[in-house]
Formats: sequence, C-alpha cells, structure tokens
Amino acid sequence: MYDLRTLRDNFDAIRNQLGPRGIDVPWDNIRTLIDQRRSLTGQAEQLRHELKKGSEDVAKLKREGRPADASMVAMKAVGERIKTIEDELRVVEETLTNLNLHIPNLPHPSVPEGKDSDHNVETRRWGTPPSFGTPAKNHWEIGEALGILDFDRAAKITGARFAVLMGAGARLERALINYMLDLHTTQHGYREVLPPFLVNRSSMTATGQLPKFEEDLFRLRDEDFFLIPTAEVPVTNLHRDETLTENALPLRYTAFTPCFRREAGSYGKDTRGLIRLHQFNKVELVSFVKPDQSYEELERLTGHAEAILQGLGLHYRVVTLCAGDTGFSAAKTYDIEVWLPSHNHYREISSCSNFEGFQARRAGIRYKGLSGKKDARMEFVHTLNGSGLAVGRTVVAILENYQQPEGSVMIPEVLRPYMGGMDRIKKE
RNA sequence: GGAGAGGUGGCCGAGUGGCCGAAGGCAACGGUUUGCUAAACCGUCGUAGGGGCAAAACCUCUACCGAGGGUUCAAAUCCCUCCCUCUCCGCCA
Repeated sequence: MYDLRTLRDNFDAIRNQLGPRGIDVPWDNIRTLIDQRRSLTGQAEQLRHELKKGSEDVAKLKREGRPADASMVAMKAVGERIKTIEDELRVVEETLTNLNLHIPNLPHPSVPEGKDSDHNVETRRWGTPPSFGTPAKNHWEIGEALGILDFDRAAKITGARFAVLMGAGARLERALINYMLDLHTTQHGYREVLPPFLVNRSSMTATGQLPKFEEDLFRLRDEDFFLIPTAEVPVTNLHRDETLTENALPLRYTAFTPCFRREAGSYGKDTRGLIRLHQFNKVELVSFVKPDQSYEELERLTGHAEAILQGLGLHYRVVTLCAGDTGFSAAKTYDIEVWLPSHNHYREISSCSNFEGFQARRAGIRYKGLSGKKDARMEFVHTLNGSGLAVGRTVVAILENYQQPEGSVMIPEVLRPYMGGMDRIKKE
C-alpha cells in the first residue's frame, strides 16, 4: 500500500521500479480512481462548508426568534447532494484502497534484478559441509529408524504434512527453541514475547498476508480469525496504531510460536519429512527502527540468525533474493540456506527482510521525536523480521549433518545442556 | 452461554442537539524567575485529507470523540448494527 499523494506524484516512477512485480497491478484504473477521489473530495468539502454555514444561520435565526424555514429547506437540498457525492466517494475509496493493498513493495536499489530464484545472488558462505564415507541418509529415514519421528501416526491423527516428534526428537525441538530464545534474549538484545497464535483480519492486513494471500492461511469457521503463518504477524501488530517515541527505538522482539500454513499450490513438493508441514515451530526476530537505520538493522538481524547456525556448527550460505523472488511486503530479503547432505544442496532455514515503511503504513506504526524539536513530525517506522530460526528445519539439518554411520545422531555441544547432558540420540 | 456497565486528545476527565476540535487537570516542550534542583508564572501542545505557496514556515477549508450506518437544517450528544474493555453468574485449563 502506498501513500496516495506519493503514488500520484511518482506514478510512473513507481510503476517502472516495480517492473515485473507490478505486472498484476491495474495501473490505469488506479490513476483514474485517484483523480476521481480528489475531485469528489473537493466537491464534498465545499458542500459541507456550505451546509455548516447554513446551519449556523439557522441557529442564529432561531435564537433571534425569526423564521428559518427557507434556510432549512435550502440546507436539506445541500445535505442530499452531499449524501449523493459521499456515496460515490465511498465506492471510489473502497475500490482504490483495495487495489492499493494489492500493490507490492518497492525493491531496494541494492536488490538484484531478476524474475525468479535463478537470479538470486549468493552473498556469503560459512563453514564447510560434513563428509560421509557412505551416502548420507535423509532425515526422515534417520528419525524413523531412531523412533523419534512418526509421520504415519501424524497422518492418522490429522492428515498429510503433519509430524509427531517423540522422545529425544521432541526434546531436541524443545532444546532448540530454548537455545535460540536464550541466545537472542541474552546476547542479541531482543525482548521475548509470547503472542496469540490466532489473529484477526486487521492484523493480517497490516503485515501484508491479506488481502492477497488468504488462500495460504488457515481460517476459523465461526470467527474471522486466522492461524498465524509466522510470529511476524502478531509481533509486528504489537504496535499497530501506536505512535512510538523516538527514543524508544529501536524495539527488538523475539518470539517462539507454531506457524500454520495451508501450502496451497505446493502439491507434490517436499511431500516427505519435516521440510514442508502445515504446522511448524519457529523462533522469530522482529525489529522496529528509524528509517535511516533499517538497512544496518537488516545486516544485524541476519547476523543474529546466522549466529544460531554457527553455534550449532551447521554449514550455510546467505542468498540475496532478486526482485522477482522477494516477497510481496519486503523491500529486501536475505535467505539463509543450510546445507542438507541428503539433497547435496542448500535449503532455506531463515528469511530476513526489511519491509521499510510498507507494513508500518498499513499498520499505522509511527514515531515522533520529542515535541518542541524542529523535526518532531510523525513518520512511519521501518519494520524488519527474520526467522531465527525455523525449528523443524533445524532439526532436519542436525539429523542429517550429525548422522553417524551406525545410525545415531550427535548432538551439537551448545544443545547438550538443554538435552539433560545427552550427547547423542540413539535408538530408544 | 446469561445479566449489567462502559469506550472522548499522550494520560485523567467534563460535556445529552447548534456558539464543541472539544472545558479543566496531569504529562511533555519553549521561556521567565533561580547559585543548582524544585516550585511558581507565561506560552506552545492532535492526526489526516484538500486548496493557496517554487518550497519550508505559514494561511485556509474539510474530516475525525471505538467502527460503520441512520434521524435532523444541524450529532461527541438521539436511533440501529458491529467491535472491544470491565463486573457478576454459569462452564472450563
């Protein structure tokens, strides 16, 4: 969603910069609606002014005990014209807002051009892949053999794309959550939040999941609530419709939540294992910062997600998404991809984005300097978030990268305190 | 689920049809006073949209008293619907 004045004044520039991302946007329609809105607003305001003055005259006449019938009749007519124009204006504004909510964010100049993931740019690598004498087993073979993963029973309980973790597997998931939260809160300066996992339509609209991506979400039947697809939604909405004081920024939060995604349109992809589930756990990082600090913050935040992988000793690379692969609301995104030996390639485990003012505008999250100062005017904050990390995929990476020839799995050093001292997962 | 109360500016709080964008207080900010701090005093103190201006300052118009409709010449105030908060009862981890 764009500020209408900005959109009007920079119409062609925005359209051009959006390039292929703006292919679905009905530009001409929007331009017409903006002009109509302006013209109708002007008419309505002028008439309301007339009505206001006329009503004051009526009040005055009545106070003086003089007849006011003529004015009242005239004003009734004005009132009716206002109503007609306002009806028209309402339709124009609703249509325009709805279209505006469908325009994606502008990519940052540093984002590589390109239409799909083939044009993403590898930015750095960390560590080295482990070497195995025999071909690496995939995580579900390892997990099922160890008795810590059960997909058949999950399918019985719910359906496809769900998993049951048991014993040391469940413990490993819990250990990872605690390790991540502890690191982010004690070393990286984030405040822990445990938000609701169900949110309303306004929250989903503010962060950009709605109105365009409703089919990706689980929605309750009896209430207009949605299961969160990421903690980004409730945590960013923590400050919806708030004006923050300048010295409260930056605000940094970390939250553990389950995430629920319908995965519509991904039939046949990653059908086995923990990679793509309808429900998975994630620890999220969310920042609210002043606009001039958001790109610095993106680097920091990405680094915080990387620190988790470094602590676990997992090889990964960081990829800068090209314009076409960057999500709807984001201006710039780094994906962190962890090495998976069974696939012999990298797999997304975190996605860190700067949304600039895009979400803040939808969400009404502003900040204001101390009043009295010259530059005390209100401005939208910039919001950022990133996974730190997707927990299920971290389990995948650990099982695969730390698998041993005889079938057990070593537990990374940093997790052992969280595992009651356990140093490897053996068949139970 | 049943019964009731309520939502006004950053906060508290007045306002039951017109002269109300909204008294008063607190907080904040600028200043005077002061050895410093405090107190006191003076002043400033909403957001958004349109227009004027090259533009900032500024001027002007319009909207906004939980949201959306309605009644009326005129709505914070009356009516309807919805949302949210609180209290009591029931149920429940």
